[in-house]
Amino acid sequence: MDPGQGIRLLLPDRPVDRDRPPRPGPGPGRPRGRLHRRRRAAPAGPHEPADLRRADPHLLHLAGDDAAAGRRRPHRHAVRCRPDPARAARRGDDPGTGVAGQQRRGGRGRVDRRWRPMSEVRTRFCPSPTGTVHVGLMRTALFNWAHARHTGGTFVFRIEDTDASRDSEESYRHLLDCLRWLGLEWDEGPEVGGPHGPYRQSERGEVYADVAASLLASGHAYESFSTNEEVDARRRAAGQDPKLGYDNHDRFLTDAQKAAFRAEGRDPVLRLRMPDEDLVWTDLVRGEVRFAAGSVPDFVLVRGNGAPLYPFVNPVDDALMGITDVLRGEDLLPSTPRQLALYAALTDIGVASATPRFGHLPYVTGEGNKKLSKRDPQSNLDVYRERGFLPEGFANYLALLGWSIAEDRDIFSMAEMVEAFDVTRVSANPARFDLKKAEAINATHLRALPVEEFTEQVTPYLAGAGLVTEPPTPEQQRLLTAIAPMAQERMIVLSEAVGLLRFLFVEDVEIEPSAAEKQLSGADAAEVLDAATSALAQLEDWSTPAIEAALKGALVDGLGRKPRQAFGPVRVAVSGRTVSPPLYESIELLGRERTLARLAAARTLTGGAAG
RNA sequence: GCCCCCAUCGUCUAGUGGUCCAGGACGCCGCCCUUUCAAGGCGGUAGCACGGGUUCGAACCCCGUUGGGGGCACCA
Repeated sequence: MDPGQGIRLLLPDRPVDRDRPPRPGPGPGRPRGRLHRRRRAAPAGPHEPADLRRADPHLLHLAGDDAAAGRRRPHRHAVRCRPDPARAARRGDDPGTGVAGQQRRGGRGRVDRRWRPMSEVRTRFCPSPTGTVHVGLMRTALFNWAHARHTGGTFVFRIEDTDASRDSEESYRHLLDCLRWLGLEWDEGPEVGGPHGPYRQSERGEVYADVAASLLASGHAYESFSTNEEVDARRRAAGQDPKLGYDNHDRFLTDAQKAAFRAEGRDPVLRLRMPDEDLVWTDLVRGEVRFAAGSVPDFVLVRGNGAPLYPFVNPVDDALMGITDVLRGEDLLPSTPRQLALYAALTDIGVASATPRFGHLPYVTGEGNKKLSKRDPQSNLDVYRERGFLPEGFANYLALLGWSIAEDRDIFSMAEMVEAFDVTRVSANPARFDLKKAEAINATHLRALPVEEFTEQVTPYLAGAGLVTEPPTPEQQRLLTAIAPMAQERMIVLSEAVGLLRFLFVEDVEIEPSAAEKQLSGADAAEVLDAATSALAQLEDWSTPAIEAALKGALVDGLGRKPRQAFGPVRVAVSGRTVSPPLYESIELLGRERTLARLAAARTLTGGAAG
């Protein structure tokens, strides 16, 4: 491959005009973000030369200034993001790298981490296809997607499949399927393509080799021959904790020394030379985060055998794909200083045009406060899918894990989320995955569905249980249509339809033992069933009101039973369960024949004498 | 051990110096409605981790303590 190819890819082929919406218009599935309006409303600023795209120092915005100037949130949209060299110089920062100067003032302070529109936003989601799909991973995808959609930007999907031993084609397919299920369509990535492909790291080998070579040639990276044992020994000898890791020992090896190591048969790893300044950035969700100079050792970019490593490959791809906003899990926060340093080097050699903004999303935890383990069945998206969570309901709940749409509201659609989503308002607190709340949110979405849609969604579950054919017969469809509204408001997930509606679609119902125990065991039950039988047997008009009148007349008035005692046994006889859709309607739909047969069948299970 | 992150009801959160003896939701409890179960309606329970500062005034700003979590590979 032409060594320059990867580098050329990142230069936009059309001029960037900041005063124009980044996209021609709201295409299908691309809700019009607030940004469009915001841009139109913003006061016209001095026109910026197109070559600003080459390096936008404020992509990584450093702390404090606007807050200090007393600006309030409502003015966010009006803030223009022009580089101000004088200000940067005063501050002593190197704005392109995120490396702070020595003279930074003050303590931590409350940092301004407002998100500013500048160049077109590009977010990415870059999982590795190993095993099950974790709900926390999907939350990350959701936030990246929402941020891109809200700002009218681009959502890139990249697969990090560099570990052949753990990755599988099946997991890869499954990942795509899960994203699509949740409704997170990507603009660039596998199966849809895009100008920065390929989007699977396993297909990008030459790119990494080229970048590594030029990092080495430019002196940002160097060959390191130390073994772990040698590093360890040196740390101990110096009276230090070996856990400190690599000691930057090989930074200045002479050619003769390198040759000697090679003669021993050693293959060097490639390490990045870390800068001597503090590494600091303004996190989109946490504000300023700082790592002291010297606290992060020179890290390995490429293994001795030539295999590039994640901390290298990931930023390289982000740079080449023009990613502007990196939203990822908190677990990656400690590796951000390394990425900052790498980005500075990549910018210097022309591979990157700027350092992206970072936002570290809080953990999703399980029981206790530990991060939800991949081994925990609760973390597996599939179980929610299979139980029949609605994509919108589940996404709604996921969004609540760290974000809220408004003070007094927590039910919303994806479109509403896109409209309102603001990364800088994501909470930094870890969030416990609460199944009960997820169910409650889902139930609300389920009830809000138009009945026809509800019926459509429930059908595959009934078909899966063998209760209806797919598509349903006209008779099945008639029953379904009639019962749907009554089923809809007593379910929280779609799969519950099977248990709730089975009685309607089978000839003979199987009575649940616990239900029989509760309602059919007493002698009273026989009396109730007998009375119900004779009342219904002679009923002329088989309709809900007539059935209600007949049963009330026979059981409540006739036998003097409380409604609760009167209808319990009938319900169990008819539906097999103590919980069912409304009784009279169910009986009407069931028809006279099946109803009487079931009353008779239940009659044989009661303790009373045959009457 | 070193580094980093986090701290408001049981849980998720609102809150960005006065409008907060802290608002919403889930859960839980009670009542109403009622043919079961739900749904719906009404009401209740419960929280600013602690200590210092700054300020006329602090859930909110600063420092510290404590507690919780995470990261420290030639894994991703």
